[in-house]
Amino acid sequence: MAHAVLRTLTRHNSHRGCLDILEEEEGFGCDSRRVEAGRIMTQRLFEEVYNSIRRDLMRGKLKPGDKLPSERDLAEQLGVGRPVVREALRALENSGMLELRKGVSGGAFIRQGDGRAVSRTVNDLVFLGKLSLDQLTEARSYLLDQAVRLACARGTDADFAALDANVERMRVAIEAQAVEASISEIMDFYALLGTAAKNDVLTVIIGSLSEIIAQILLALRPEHLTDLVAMRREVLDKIRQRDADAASAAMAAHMAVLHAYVVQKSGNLHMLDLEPFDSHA
Amino acid sequence: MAHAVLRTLTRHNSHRGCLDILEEEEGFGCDSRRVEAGRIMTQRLFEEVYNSIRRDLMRGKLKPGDKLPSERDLAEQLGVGRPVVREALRALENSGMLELRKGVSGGAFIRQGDGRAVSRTVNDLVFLGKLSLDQLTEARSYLLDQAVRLACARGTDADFAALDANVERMRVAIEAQAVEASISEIMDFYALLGTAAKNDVLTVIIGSLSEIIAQILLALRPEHLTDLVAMRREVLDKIRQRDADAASAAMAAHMAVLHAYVVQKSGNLHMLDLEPFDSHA
DNA sequence: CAATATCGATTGGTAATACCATTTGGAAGG
DNA sequence: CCTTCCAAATGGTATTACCAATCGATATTG
Repeated sequence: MAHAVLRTLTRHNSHRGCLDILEEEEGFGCDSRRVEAGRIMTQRLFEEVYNSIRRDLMRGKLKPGDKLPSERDLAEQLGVGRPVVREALRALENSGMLELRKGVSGGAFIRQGDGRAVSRTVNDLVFLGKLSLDQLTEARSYLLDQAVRLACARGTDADFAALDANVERMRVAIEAQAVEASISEIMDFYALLGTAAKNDVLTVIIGSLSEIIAQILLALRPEHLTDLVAMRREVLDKIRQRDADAASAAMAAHMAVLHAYVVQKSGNLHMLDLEPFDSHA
Repeated sequence: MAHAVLRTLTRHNSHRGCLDILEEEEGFGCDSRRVEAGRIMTQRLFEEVYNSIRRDLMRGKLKPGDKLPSERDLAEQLGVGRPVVREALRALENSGMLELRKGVSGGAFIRQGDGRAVSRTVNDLVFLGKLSLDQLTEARSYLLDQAVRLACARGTDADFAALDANVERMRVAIEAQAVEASISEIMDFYALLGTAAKNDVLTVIIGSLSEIIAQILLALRPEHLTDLVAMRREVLDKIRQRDADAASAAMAAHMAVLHAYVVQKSGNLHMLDLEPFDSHA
């Protein structure tokens, strides 16, 4: 009983196999052609599978950690070919909703989505030239300003301690000339700021924009990151005092320096070589 | 003839310049089996194709409107199977970078990415429960506040005229009881606001968040939208006077009403049935 | 007996192939 | 010249086969 894990997964027969992942919604292209001329046929088969699983996810029928049947089983149950199932699963994986694992007791597992898919998409827009770096940094400044103010209002001591620790790690990494580690900590700072602000939406968006800055920094291999430590300590200090205006000003100063550096140094983004498709590692 | 490709049997990082679309640089020597215990075999074949095309896009080698070779040609040029090429193209389409068209003179065309992919991803996060509606509306309020202030500072008469026209269309649609049209205009308002603010990043983000609100509104089929017209006229009026604080306050009041309605009425999102996968129509 | 090594079954990953559906352009016919 | 229709090209789907990776169970060995 390999996948008893998955709930019900009812299949009703083999021929009309129109079936669904969990209940009967009138099935897919059982007979391959959309019934008569009703529909526009623009819907591709794998999209129906995609939407079906996605719908079940949204309705809570599938929870993070659950495992879907194997591709072969799904294909048989749905009455479609395995490539169709594959493409649907791939699209879902691409959206960060599924994780595909090989091997026995592998399969498609429901993920609890995080912001990485958003990051990648925003990333695409920037590097495809649809969004300019100027506007990105500007928007990022506004968002961080808001996050700082919220952190002043809502941050807890635990949040501040986490930020302290992060700044300290950053200092060590910078002193050790560990560029990758430094930038990693730099990014964590923003995430922790979002946490202190108690707004995950803000956190995700800030994370998406910051990741782009991080990639650029990584490609630039900057030397003088030391002043960042002082700046952040000042911001953190103001936040701890719950002085929103002062904290905002300090953060703005910080952003002015950082963004000016990034925008100036990375004249043309085409020079940068990045590694996309993080595979949700 | 499939495996006739040369094999640089790379050690782990030589798969850099492996390929160049359209420039006959055959095969990913990148053997799928990363040598020995080196671990981390994470990179799947189609991801290399994906990244390769993506890189060419970012470097400007491929411009919007360009057409890639057919799947069959690509498969042959790259020395991989057609399914691999397919999955890569699919992923790119999913990211909004490609458009696949059937028929002769069809193929894979480079798209100029827009914010829809971002919207869908954010959408997923919300409806999968990772992001709460409360936080979404809060973040949206902040962003719109910023947009309003920027519009006060940078908006042109043309921008304001467009906003005027939008409000008027919205009024007509609401009076005609055309719910879909009303909501469509409601959303356009935010996009136009972003345009007036002269920051595309802000526009994309606001659009993503607003689209979720729009979907909820669509599912709720609200009745009394009439007060929206008055509220927006007020906001617009303040913006035109370049009075940022007043415009911000008016917008905040507007958001308070709208968001309270949405949050209250849509107790559990699971009731809502939405249509995902817009297929970038 | 316990720790280790090996094998095999399951599952995703890739490949090759065939055929269908759709679209478009050009040829044939009016 | 216009219309109609067919055929080639292309994406979409299905089928099949095999490879690769993983993990559990069994066998082996200390």
